[in-house]
Amino acid sequence: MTNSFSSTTSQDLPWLYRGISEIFPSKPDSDNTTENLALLIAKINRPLRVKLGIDPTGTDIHLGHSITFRKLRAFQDAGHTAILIIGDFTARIGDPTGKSDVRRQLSPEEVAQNAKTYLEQVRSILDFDTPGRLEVRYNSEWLSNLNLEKILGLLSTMTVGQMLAKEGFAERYEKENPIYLHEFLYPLMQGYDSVAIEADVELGGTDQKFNLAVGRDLQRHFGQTPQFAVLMPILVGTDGVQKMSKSLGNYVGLSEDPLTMYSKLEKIPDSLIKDYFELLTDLPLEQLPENPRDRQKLLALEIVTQYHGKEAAIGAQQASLNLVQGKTNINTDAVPEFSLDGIEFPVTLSFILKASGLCSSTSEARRQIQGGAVRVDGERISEINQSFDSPESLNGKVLQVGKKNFLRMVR
RNA sequence: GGGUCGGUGCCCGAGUGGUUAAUGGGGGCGGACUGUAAAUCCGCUGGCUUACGCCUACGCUAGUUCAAAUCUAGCCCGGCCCA
Repeated sequence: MTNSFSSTTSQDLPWLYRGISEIFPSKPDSDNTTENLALLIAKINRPLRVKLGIDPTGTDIHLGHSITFRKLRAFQDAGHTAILIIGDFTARIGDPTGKSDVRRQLSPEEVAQNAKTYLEQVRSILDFDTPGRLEVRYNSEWLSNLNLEKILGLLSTMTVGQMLAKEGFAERYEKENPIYLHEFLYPLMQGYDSVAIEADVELGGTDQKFNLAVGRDLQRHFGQTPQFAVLMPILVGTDGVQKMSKSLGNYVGLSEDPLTMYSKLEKIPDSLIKDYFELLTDLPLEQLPENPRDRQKLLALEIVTQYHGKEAAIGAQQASLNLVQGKTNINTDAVPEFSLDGIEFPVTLSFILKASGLCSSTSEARRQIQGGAVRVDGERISEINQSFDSPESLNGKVLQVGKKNFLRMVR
């Protein structure tokens, strides 16, 4: 085709190029559809098969994961087929990417349960309804049937040197940490997924580059046209430093209640907010508010709206405002509730704090009280042995620890 | 398989028989301040249905001792070197 055609493609496909980190192979001037994704999209007369794999290793999906899901949705909206691969088999080995330790191996039951909750959570991002836009596949379908002969075939496509070049392995090897042989199999299995479903494109975080590249190698090995890899940036967590992850506690989970979500998002560090808008919303980046505080609020409102709807988002915003200002008349539904039903009265405040999950132990609860962190309906409690005689005295009141943890006690 | 070094609380890392939940740093949480941010300062950072009391802790187990994270033996796990 002509050069003019391919040089305009990046403007023609804003849905593809927004917020991405890298596409490879990438030769924007090439007229070969195997090395120019924009051209392939323009010329092909069938839906592309766009792969995204997730390993159901935990239970919560957070905004960091949502980035690739959102890109997958963009492909769906452009008419392509999303192939969502649930790594029920690979989850049991554990992706060594970015890990400094071996992963614990999960039982089949855990994996099945996690997979179920994952699907529920991505329901709000992906198009589950339009026919032909989504395939959900479990990789045990093909991986559990590989015999040793086939496994040897996969293994023989890569050298130890190539494996050790992978960042996670290189680092661990450097630090003299253990690397187990079964971990070497992980990239090959993920790559084989691409072969099994005949992927045209695979999405992943930048940390997945190696694994996606292995997929290309294996597809070529099996006589298929190698997939394109679309890499998305890794989202920095709410601490503004490390990547968002549940274990670091700097995450915003998709299934969190509106108020919790809002409270976390409205304090995103200034340095991060632009990335958050780019990666997590569709808002035009040129039109963001000047005032940093307004930007934070808009971001929080927008994202909560995506997952809980406009009304809940506005409610969360209002509730957050009230709580911070110490107002006692909180009438929104946005504050999570805690039932006093199972509590025997009289009861100490520290016990309620533990029972409600606001504190992880009664000892911690006592410390928090001593540290002045605990409020009931905005009023600070500093008496360690504060206790309550009946549920009536607490019903409807808001219990708060610190600035961002609160819930309403109900009978 | 052999040799050697090592396994301490969320992480790193002191500590080598006896005031002790175990120096210090990081991280986390809380308070003040602020833009509910950042920076800074201060406090907390095993658990216990209710605490000048009890329990659990330094890879595991069994010992020595009035007394062990610290000594002994066996075991488990990891790194490196050799095979």
